[in-house]
Amino acid sequence: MGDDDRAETSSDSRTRGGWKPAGTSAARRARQSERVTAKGGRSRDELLVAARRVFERDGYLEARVADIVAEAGLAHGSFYTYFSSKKDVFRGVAREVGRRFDEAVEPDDAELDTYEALDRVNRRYLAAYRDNSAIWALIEQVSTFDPDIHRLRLAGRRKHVDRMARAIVRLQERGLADRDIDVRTTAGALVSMLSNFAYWWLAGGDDYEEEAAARTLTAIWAKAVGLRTGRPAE
Amino acid sequence: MGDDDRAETSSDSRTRGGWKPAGTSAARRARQSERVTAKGGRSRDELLVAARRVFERDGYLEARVADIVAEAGLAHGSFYTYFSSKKDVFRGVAREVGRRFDEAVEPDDAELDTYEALDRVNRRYLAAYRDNSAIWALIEQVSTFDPDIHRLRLAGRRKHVDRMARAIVRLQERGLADRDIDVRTTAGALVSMLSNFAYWWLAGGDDYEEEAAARTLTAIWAKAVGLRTGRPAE
Amino acid sequence: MGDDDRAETSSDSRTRGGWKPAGTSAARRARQSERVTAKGGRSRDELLVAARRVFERDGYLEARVADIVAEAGLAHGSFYTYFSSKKDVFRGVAREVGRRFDEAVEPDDAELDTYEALDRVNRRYLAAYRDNSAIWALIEQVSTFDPDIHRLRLAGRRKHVDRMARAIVRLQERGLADRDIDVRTTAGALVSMLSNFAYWWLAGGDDYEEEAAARTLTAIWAKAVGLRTGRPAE
Amino acid sequence: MGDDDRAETSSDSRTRGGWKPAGTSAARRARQSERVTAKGGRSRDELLVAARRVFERDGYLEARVADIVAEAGLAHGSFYTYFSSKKDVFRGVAREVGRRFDEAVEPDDAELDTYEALDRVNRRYLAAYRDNSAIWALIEQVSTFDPDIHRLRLAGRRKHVDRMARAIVRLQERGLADRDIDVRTTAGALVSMLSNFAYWWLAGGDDYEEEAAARTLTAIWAKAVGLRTGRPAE
DNA sequence: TATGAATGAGCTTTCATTCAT
DNA sequence: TATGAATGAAAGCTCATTCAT
Repeated sequence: MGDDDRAETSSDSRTRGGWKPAGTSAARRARQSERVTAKGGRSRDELLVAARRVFERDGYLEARVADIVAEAGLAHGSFYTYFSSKKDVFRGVAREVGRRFDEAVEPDDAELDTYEALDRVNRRYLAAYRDNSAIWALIEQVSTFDPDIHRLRLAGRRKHVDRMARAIVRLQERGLADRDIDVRTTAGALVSMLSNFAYWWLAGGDDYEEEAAARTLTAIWAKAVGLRTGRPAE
Repeated sequence: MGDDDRAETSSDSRTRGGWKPAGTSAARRARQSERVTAKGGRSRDELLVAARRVFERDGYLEARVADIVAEAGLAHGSFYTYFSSKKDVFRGVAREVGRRFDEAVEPDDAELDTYEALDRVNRRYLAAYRDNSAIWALIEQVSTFDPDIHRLRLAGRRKHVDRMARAIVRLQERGLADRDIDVRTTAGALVSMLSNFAYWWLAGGDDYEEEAAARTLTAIWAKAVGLRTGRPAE
Repeated sequence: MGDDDRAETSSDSRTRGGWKPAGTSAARRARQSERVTAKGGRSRDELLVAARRVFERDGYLEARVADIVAEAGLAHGSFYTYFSSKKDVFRGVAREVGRRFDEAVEPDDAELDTYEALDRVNRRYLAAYRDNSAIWALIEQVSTFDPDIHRLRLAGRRKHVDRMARAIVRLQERGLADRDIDVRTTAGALVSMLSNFAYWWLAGGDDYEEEAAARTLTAIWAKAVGLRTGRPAE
Repeated sequence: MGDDDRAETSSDSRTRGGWKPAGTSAARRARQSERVTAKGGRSRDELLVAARRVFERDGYLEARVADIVAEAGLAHGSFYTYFSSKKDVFRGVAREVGRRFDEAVEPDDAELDTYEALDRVNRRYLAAYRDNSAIWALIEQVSTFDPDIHRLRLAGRRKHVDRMARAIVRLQERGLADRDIDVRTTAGALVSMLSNFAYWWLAGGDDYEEEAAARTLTAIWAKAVGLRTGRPAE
């Protein structure tokens, strides 16, 4: 899915290297490397791990390909055997983090029908954010100036919003939530609340008490949709 | 008032443009002649306006000092008479935008005691965001990799959160809001919801219907704090 | 061995050429791959030779890195693969010149026990200065405003002075020189005489007759320490 | 004597200012200012004092015209009412220092006929150097890359050497010094010894004991010319 | 005379990317 | 595949000097 470099050349037309973009040599090799040998696979993984470490340590803009290969114990040139650019490797890291994030949060959307289930999902989201806060904040950063990552981020958000919206609709259908709310807008607002609160709390410098944070977010969520069941009698 | 660039210029001993630098010209200016003539003030303002235009057009990273001065119709060097760096002028722009934003939103916090007042403030926030969406999104971008702007942004958020928290407490004291909520956390969550929703809607690519957006945000706000007055009987 | 640029690069956070610097490439190279290939070594040498040529032609202040790489037939960026700055390459040149200079002068200090030996050493010093007068004068120049080169120069002088002092002590011990002179001060004064006379004569614009110069310097040297042996009966 | 800017344009043809060297406006004003008004004279003197202070503090290359005028409490532009360039003001400072130096050393060359007189002159030289060591070292620095100052410095040295040579000749004529020495070369060597020793001792980082320094220099001087009178019986 | 805003040429350095080995 | 030397475009910033007021 959009793994090629089209977007890259479109949004970054400055040439940095010493040679005219001599067409496709890197791309050719990248394609070639799709039949992954054992050794090659290992190097690729090592670069991915190293890249994540360097990105987390230095940020995307400050990260240097030179540092990534040093961290991976490879030669500078070898980087381009596996990735076509710094951005490409960042996409690789981001996709992997996104996948794990989804796995951690997604599982039981189906059971969003009780207050406890809702609370569980929210806490899982916060835990997953905390575990990846550095790289996650970075993805938000890069998405602000890199169209490709922005698309990735937007897709992630939409998936999240849609999931929420579907859950709300399901609750409505079963008479467990208000029928007069605008579902999509509400879902969007709540996802914004959750993700942005998580950012400020876990990466941005805000300080909240753990239990209060989770409880408050779930409470607002429940009130927002008028959740009528499984709510702890308070 | 923290307006200088000390951290930035502190111990740079490298050579630029053939001269050994001996502190920035802006710093020197700040140190010595504080008297600004009409002409100087005008040039500064022109640079500020030009900078904003260029930033909005090209983004922070792509913006070039050369473009800013060209836009302002000044010589390259003149830029450094008024600002010590691209970052410095961005701070200037950000501060001004922040000030106007505050003015647009702040006025009648006092009257946050009715649903209508709350709705009015929210709509004003959205309107102000829309009016400045480009530069505002940029501030969020730059705050992710520039500590200074991050501080500015964090301070802005804290002011906003505190204002919200105070409003909630006032409502609680008058028996118009739930007493069992965690005020600070709730305020933080609601500010996150509002600001991040605004970002995705007005700058990030999400699409919402204007009226539904405002109505939904206010509704969630009201439900979250358990607002008991002035609420339109639905 | 003090070969790095730590003081120079320590905390520079400014932007150059569109990138945020993250340490110098030379420093990075030093940090990671120490293995130098034949090709790399050759380029380094070529740069050193080119640098010397350009320095001699244009002087230190007027010399441009651009000219050095042009002279070496390399790309501008390649310079920074081997040297961290103009100053760094100058240090490289200076060290090499210093080494050759020492080699040319040093050999037979041991035999400073006859007038002829002394004369030979002095003449060798003058010859070595003449062979390197341009770069040597440059080293004296740069040492006046560059602390690093000053240290290098001071170390060179001290070595020279110490050698002279040891030679005088040896003569004293064998009863061939006055015992009532202040050895270190005398050595310092004589080294000053020799080096500064060489400078004015061979680089500074003074004009002396070759034979008279050497003879006079040796004569003063001998009289100053009260040399009592091997002296041609005059 | 060479007070114009010929040498300057010949040796530094790069244009730094914003306008093409529009000919002669500064020169015109400089000429005009030769009829010195009270106010003008004061400003000029203040600039001269300020310049010396700044040069001593920062060195010639690091000194900024901006700092000089700040130190003098004048506007940046006013500098060019009195001096045509940074170099020009340095020349002004150097000439003054040179004059005072000469005054301090010169007076009783005539009486160089006893060991004591010689010793007195040497000590006076060292004292004068010490009193002006910073600016004096600076003159030696600038003379290495500025032809004008180099000429000034060479002239000063020649004067000194000539004085010494004349003194030696006088001693020879009175039978008080060896007749078989090369007078000019000897004078040159001794002046080199004195000036360069003074530099290393008083400005270059060498460390000598005061009394030993003076005594040793005079002793070498006396031995070098074979001074036969007034010498303390040792 | 005094002022201080404006000028702009010019040099340094970075590092993503390529390619010869 | 692996290596690492080479590339070079690009942009930031300085400050001596000029001139309009």
